[in-house]
Amino acid sequence: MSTFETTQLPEIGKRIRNSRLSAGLNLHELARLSGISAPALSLIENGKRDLRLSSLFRIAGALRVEATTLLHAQAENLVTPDVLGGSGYNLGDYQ
Amino acid sequence: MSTFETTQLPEIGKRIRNSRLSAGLNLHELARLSGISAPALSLIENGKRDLRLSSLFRIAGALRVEATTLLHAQAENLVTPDVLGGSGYNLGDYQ
DNA sequence: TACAATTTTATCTTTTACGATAAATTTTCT
DNA sequence: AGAAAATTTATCGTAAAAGATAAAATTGTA
Repeated sequence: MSTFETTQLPEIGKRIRNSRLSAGLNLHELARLSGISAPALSLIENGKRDLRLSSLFRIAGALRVEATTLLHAQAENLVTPDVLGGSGYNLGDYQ
Repeated sequence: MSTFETTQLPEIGKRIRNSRLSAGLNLHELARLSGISAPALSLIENGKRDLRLSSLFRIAGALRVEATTLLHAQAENLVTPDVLGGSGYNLGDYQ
């Protein structure tokens, strides 16, 4: 089995989860912001689902982080939602 | 239409193409190294096809570059095949 | 311990990436 | 220009991502 599905995908999933939690969002809220369903996000965060590059960018955009920061370990959570004023999120972005 | 499909995908495609060309590989050879068919690679390089994260990593691995360097503009082609001795590639990696 | 909120898992459907093959087009080289 | 090589495009079949929904499991809280 490739190291991608056994190692990299789970690691990427953890970074997405960390970013989401530090943004103070639950799966349902990230789903609305990214346009990706909560069940799909759950699978992705747990490294159980491969994802399209477009999905990675939509998730990164919703979390306001660079897509590349979700791919490799480095300084994460540079900005917390509180610093942005209010929640900083408009949950009406999608639908 | 999202900036991803109109801008980012084509840019990523160009970086893949640049990396492939500077590695001295044609589509058929990259196809064998990455396990992704030449027609699919053609679509990807021309920004006409979204791709899975696993595919990005397979392409990056075949080209011996970091996946993140294919996502954003930065120093590319740090190593040329010639420096690696011979072509540096074993085209029998896949099939 | 009950209740609520969140997350996970399952099932089904739709969409789409990808392989294989072949044909058409473009590029390269003699 | 003509031939060969490389790339692009098209078609078809398969596999897998993703949506929707509901149910199960987990976590958090009164």
